[in-house]
Amino acid sequence: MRRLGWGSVPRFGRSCALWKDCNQGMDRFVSTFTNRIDAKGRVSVPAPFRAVLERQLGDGGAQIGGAASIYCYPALDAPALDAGGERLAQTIDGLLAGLPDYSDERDELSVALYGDVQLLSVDGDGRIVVPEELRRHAGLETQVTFVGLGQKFQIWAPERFEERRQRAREKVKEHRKLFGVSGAKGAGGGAGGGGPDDANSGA
Amino acid sequence: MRRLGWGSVPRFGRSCALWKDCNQGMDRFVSTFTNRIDAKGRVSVPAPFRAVLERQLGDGGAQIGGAASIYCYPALDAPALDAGGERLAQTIDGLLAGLPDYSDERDELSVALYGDVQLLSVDGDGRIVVPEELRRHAGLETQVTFVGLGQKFQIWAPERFEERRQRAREKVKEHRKLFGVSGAKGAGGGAGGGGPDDANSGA
DNA sequence: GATTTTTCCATGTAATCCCATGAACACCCA
DNA sequence: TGGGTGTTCATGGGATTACATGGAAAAATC
Repeated sequence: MRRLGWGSVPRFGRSCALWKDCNQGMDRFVSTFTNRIDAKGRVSVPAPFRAVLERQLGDGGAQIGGAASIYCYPALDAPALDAGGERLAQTIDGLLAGLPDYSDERDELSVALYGDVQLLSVDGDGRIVVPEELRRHAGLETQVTFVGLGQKFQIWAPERFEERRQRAREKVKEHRKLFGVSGAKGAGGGAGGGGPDDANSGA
Repeated sequence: MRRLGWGSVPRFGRSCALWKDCNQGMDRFVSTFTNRIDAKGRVSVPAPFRAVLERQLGDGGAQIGGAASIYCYPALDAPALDAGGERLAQTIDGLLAGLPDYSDERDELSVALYGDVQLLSVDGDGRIVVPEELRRHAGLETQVTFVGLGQKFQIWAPERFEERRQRAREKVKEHRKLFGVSGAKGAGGGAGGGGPDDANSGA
């Protein structure tokens, strides 16, 4: 098997006795990281994200020989990129599977769902190269912000993300008033889920 | 076995013992590439697509002696070509298999589905030659765009594809509302489930 | 024998690998 | 508690390879 970065899941200590348990919890993209984009267009994928990607490869049952890749495409309604691992791709498969083979409709959706997707391979040092077209869509220059959203994550230009984050926070406040603090909707609530919400979903 | 391009599946490593399993995950045509068509009518098939094609050869169980070939036929409702590997052929077989042998319906459908199919062989450098008739149907001149659609891919004249892409994106936006945040469709995704866009859906 | 088709070789650019560096952090032991 | 000591990991740069593309040699077709 090819190494991805510096070995698997280094940071969260395999020393953890309850690995199996926490493992499950960590199978999502969480928190935000900002990294530099170098002259060649390379960016380090945050180590925790890489860990999740690796895990996804494994969890179909088979850990594969290939390196992890990232499925990445322009977000439909934001100057950002959506990205994820095998899981995300399988989700797309799932959406299309609902439509009959050879239907016109399916072809059309496929174009947008698969045609816009780029498969970015993560190199031995844990970096990807964001292609020009995607970079333009998100307005990426010298820095990029990785935003964990659970099943997937987004890639933003830091400034734009900051803006967005502000707006989102306000939205959340409004909603609080409407829903009341109980916020029954927020199933994920407590431990794991919380974070990402304030950043985006509210919008 | 004949080489296809620069050695077989170099990048995704075939060393994997559990090849069959992981195979499933990465076995899709994804993203779009535009290549030049030269004076003799040759075009390079994008390397990632070639990798998928090769993989398909292996996974029917029967590894064929020959090089990878591409099944290619005019798209029914667009100025483009549909193309794919073994998998695509099997899918067509599957459709026909639903109909009783020797039925008129089956004969007719066979003609419609197989009649216009051309088997394009990929040369040692990873190129194909698109026959005149197909080139005309798609209006191919000096450049061609390969569009991954998961199971198969399409070949377009770049300008025409750009149009289609716009349309497709809008379609997706509409549909997204249908797929909804619930993403109940039960796609691959476990826990969080959500469609590709659950997170920023509101935006 | 002439024209078309296929194989082989050559090339430049862009992507990928590999190694080095240095900062931040966790751990150990006094 | 505080100063080593070892890791983790983001980042930079040079060397190598992958790969699209153009053209010539070799087959094949007529």
